[in-house]
Amino acid sequence: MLEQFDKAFESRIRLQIMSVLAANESYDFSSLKELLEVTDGNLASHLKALEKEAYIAVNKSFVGRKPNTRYVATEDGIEAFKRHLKSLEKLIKQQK
Amino acid sequence: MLEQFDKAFESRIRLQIMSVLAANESYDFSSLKELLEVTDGNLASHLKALEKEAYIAVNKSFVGRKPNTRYVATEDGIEAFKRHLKSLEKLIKQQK
DNA sequence: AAAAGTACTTTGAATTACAAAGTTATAAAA
DNA sequence: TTTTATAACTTTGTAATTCAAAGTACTTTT
Repeated sequence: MLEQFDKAFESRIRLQIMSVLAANESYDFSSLKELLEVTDGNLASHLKALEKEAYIAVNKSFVGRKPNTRYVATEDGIEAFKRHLKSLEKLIKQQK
Repeated sequence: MLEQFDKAFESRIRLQIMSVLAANESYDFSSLKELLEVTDGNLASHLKALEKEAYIAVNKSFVGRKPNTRYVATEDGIEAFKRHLKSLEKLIKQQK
């Protein structure tokens, strides 16, 4: 029982953020906010936590003249996320 | 993205406790403590959290003359746990 | 009688989560 | 041109969570 769960993903919101970024390769702040139904402050802090681990990176630009902040998962992030899911999968399989 | 993750399982330790109890139908305090490598105080509090949700139940008895506290997952607990794992599985499958 | 084991509870500190409000910068509307 | 709106935060403050460490009660072994 020495699964290596990643503390950074022990949160529904961060788990979902990574899930979205692993599947979409880039997603912007507003869309993420709508998708996850969280306040902007809350989302920002979870994003920052993942950024601190270097699991995601930020890309700021302008679309038209509006600021647009896009997030992408880093390679490290994808790897860590997959490792975490593997652990979860293993735990799930033990149930069957 | 309206997965219904269960807050009670958003913790590596509680996730593992439920995993053990779903697979073993009963497990005692000391063995659980060794398996999960946690302090007894910490384990007790996680167990209590699961008990509060009625996801596990306690069974105190004596083995020889030694007190033996066994934990079992309740039906509700198993159900909630399975639901949670389904959500996780769904999230994992989205990745593939 | 002293030491050790079981299963806790209590205490306290540190971290985390979250909502709400405030901030900065640009942009569209009146 | 003053107001209003939007994006993406940051700050503030509170509440909840986590955990180790110490303490407790009871029993058993030495």
